[in-house]
Amino acid sequence: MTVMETLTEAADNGTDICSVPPGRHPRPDGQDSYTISEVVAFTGLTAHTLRWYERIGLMPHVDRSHTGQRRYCNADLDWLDLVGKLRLTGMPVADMVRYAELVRAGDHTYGERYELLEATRRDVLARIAELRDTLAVLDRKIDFYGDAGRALASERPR
Amino acid sequence: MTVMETLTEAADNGTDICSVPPGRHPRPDGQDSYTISEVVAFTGLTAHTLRWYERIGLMPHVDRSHTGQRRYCNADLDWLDLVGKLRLTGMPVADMVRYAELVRAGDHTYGERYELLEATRRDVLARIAELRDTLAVLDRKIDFYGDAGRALASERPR
DNA sequence: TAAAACCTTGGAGTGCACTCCAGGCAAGCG
DNA sequence: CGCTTGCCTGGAGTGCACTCCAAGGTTTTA
Repeated sequence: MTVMETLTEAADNGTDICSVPPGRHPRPDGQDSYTISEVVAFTGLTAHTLRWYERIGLMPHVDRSHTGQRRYCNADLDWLDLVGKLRLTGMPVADMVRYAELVRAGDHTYGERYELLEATRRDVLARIAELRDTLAVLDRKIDFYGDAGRALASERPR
Repeated sequence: MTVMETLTEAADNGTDICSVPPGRHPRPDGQDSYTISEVVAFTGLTAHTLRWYERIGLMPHVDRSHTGQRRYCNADLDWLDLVGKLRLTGMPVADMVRYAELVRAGDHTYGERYELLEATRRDVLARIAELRDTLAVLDRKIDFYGDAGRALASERPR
């Protein structure tokens, strides 16, 4: 059975294709070995990106089959989950690589990892606050267009 | 007095240089005409970026002095505020240009503007939710490194 | 067993959002 | 008056995060 068919089947069996965002982790198996295209299906990343992550040191060296094809394990998927989360905080890839290096380096880097995560946490809190601010602005504008939609706009571009 | 001096003075007079994020809007005057470098000081954008925004149609055509230098008005600054907010939602510049075009086009685009803002609002809400999710993950990891900091890590990169 | 689908590599290309440069005009201070 | 500082333009360059390509080996399905 091809990956294509596996995916199609999974989608068809579900009651609602959209119940899970397109191309995100169902991670179905009780197994611990996945081809790159399965990982693509679970993570929503492209195979290109997965190989690129490996090249730049954002992924540990992934296991290979006897013919050299990548075989990802569940721990790899967990790591990619974390990377995905960090990515959408806006953390630069270089910083994530830094973190990966710390993890690789061993237990004596606990302190540094803690610092890095704490700093990231602060960034996330700050970004949430910014977004809330923006939300308030949007709500005001939306009200304006919704309710008083007929009054003349006072926005800049003439 | 040069802009440099104005800025230095403003910073020196305040009790804490960091009380306002570096390079953000105090917008001091009761005036309505600012040079590009003043706008740089208020918005934190570079002059390059301000000119670029104009080139790509993200700014309306800004007034000019009799010698051709840009003179921004308060409405321009308001617009830049909005752009700044939209920018940090991750909205692509092209979409902001689209919105600017709608505003320029006149009142009959109210509906479209409303749609665009509503869609953006939904995006912002979704992004806040994502960030909260990420925050939870970070908190778990931070706890791990903070409290049980001595247990062996189970993270991927070996 | 043959075709179709999948995987491999290094390196080049893309799109976005700036960012900088050269060369020159303008304005204000001493 | 000259010097420093600021501003102008078009176009080229940068950095990031992918994204794609060519050329070939592997695995799965019919």
